[in-house]
Amino acid sequence: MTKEEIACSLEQIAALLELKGENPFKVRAYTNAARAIETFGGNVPNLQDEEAVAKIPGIGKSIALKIKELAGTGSLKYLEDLRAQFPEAILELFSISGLGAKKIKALYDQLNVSSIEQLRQACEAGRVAELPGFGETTQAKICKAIEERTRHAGYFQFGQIAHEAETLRNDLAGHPDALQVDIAGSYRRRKEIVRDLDLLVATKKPEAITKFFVSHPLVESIIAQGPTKSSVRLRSGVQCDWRVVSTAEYPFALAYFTGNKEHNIELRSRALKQGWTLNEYRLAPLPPGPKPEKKRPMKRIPKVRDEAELYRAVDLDFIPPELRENWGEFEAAEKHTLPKLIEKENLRGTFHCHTTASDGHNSLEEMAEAAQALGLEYLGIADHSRSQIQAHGLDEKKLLAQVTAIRKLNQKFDGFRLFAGIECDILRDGSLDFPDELLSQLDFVVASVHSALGLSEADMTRRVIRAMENRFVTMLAHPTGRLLLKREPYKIDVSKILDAAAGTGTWIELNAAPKRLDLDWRWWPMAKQKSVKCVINPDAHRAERLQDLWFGIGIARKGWLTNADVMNCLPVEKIERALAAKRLS
DNA sequence: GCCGTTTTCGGCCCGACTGTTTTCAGTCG
Repeated sequence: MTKEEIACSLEQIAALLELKGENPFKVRAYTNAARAIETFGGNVPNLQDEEAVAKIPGIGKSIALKIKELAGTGSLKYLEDLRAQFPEAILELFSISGLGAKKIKALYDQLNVSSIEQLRQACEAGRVAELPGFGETTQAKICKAIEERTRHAGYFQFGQIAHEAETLRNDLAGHPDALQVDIAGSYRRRKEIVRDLDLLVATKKPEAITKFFVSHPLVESIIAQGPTKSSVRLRSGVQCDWRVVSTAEYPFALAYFTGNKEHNIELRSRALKQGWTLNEYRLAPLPPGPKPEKKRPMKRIPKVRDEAELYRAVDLDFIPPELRENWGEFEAAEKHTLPKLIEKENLRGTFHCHTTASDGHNSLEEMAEAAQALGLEYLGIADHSRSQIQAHGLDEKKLLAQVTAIRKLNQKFDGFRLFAGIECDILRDGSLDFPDELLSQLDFVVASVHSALGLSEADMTRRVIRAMENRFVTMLAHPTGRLLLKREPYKIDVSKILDAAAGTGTWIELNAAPKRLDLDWRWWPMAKQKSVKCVINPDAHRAERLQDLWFGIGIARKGWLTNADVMNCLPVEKIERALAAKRLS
């Protein structure tokens, strides 16, 4: 059982306990445990080791035992017993926006509604509106929410909504009443999957700017609207929450709506230790507690004009938004050991791009031009190899012709360089799609898995490691093969892959295409610890998609990476030497 | 059920909006 599946089981327990009307703090303990196991970055070698699992913050002895049972047997008696108390489909009702445990329980107890389909029928028959605590409006809202649910799955790749988000932000920032505007939330943290956008504005005229916001052309419908808080649905289907604050409140609100829940709880508790209470508006002295005899320390509250001053107030260095996941950033900020994260401007070039020679849409010249327009000093071309028939993979002859064309083009460039490479398929047994003799004539080789994705973890791991052991393989592309919201990663032991990368000197790609963002950010701190080098590649099939590098930078920052960790921060003369290094070994 | 530089008991983030109420419960983030 994967960590995700275990988290899902814990969430089901929480939902079912809530339906039963259990102690809400017990319910929350299961929800917290689910989040904890999902985002836990450390290496739990064995989820059946309950002592190690119980050391994860938010997981105690009781839940650790349940995780052990889940990991060992694939099921959990406690959960099965809970499930047996309710109809199978009742949990799907939680996915209807506006419905929580109390309403679901009322629907079930009084109307015997236990699935979305039954709920739809009950709404259409007007029976929902008759329930106490419900009404015509609630019934209509439920109908709409059922419709919405089928229309939008509710999750978006970062890249799917980035353009809309930036347009909205820019338009709002241009409004005369908007003093400050940011998109906070998971978007600002650069999560690969975003559920909603949290837009924050500082203003002296809340009404005017809110009116401007809700009537923006990108807004499809208004979900809720108040003086300081509104929610809308954008044309893309993403929900956008809108918060209005004053300039003085802005840094608090920005921090509050940026950090994930765990980060915010930790930040609050650090404020508490100073004798202050922190919310989305301000730092304030704690109100006198019920036990006045035990006095808390009470420090003077410093002036906070931006986020950096807020973190400084609680004795921390400024924590970049991408790191605010409560994933070790507090300890580092306390000890002044936060890394200086990579920035977009640090990238000097990139590899792994396609042209019309295989399945790309632009010529060599057009790709080179686009790279120069982005300010890059070099670009590596890596079209597909021969076994990628559907992608018009190159055969030996076509590849050599491309190499000649690249060498010729290079004579024309001034201060720019094309590198000749290939995206070479890793065949089922770990051998490569081209012989070493041919690979040796290229500047670099990107190795990747495109076929036989269903191998066992052991076979897939062995297969990829064998490919990395080839001295002509420069880098491993999209190491887990995931397609976000579409295809799970194939089974592979990433930790062993990283060991092999360190041992062979193979670079690991951070594929910047928004549908991939692979290798996932959660692995990069481990990669860094093992001295594995990262290379950020756009996997661009069109010239304009070179800009996907921006998404890759966000993920690299989330993975705590610096310039020194990322090979394509090297200038052209150094990258040439680095490309040659492995094949000389 | 989890957690502890006050603690092994007694807390557990809390404010905004909506709808159905007439002072508040439910939901959400």
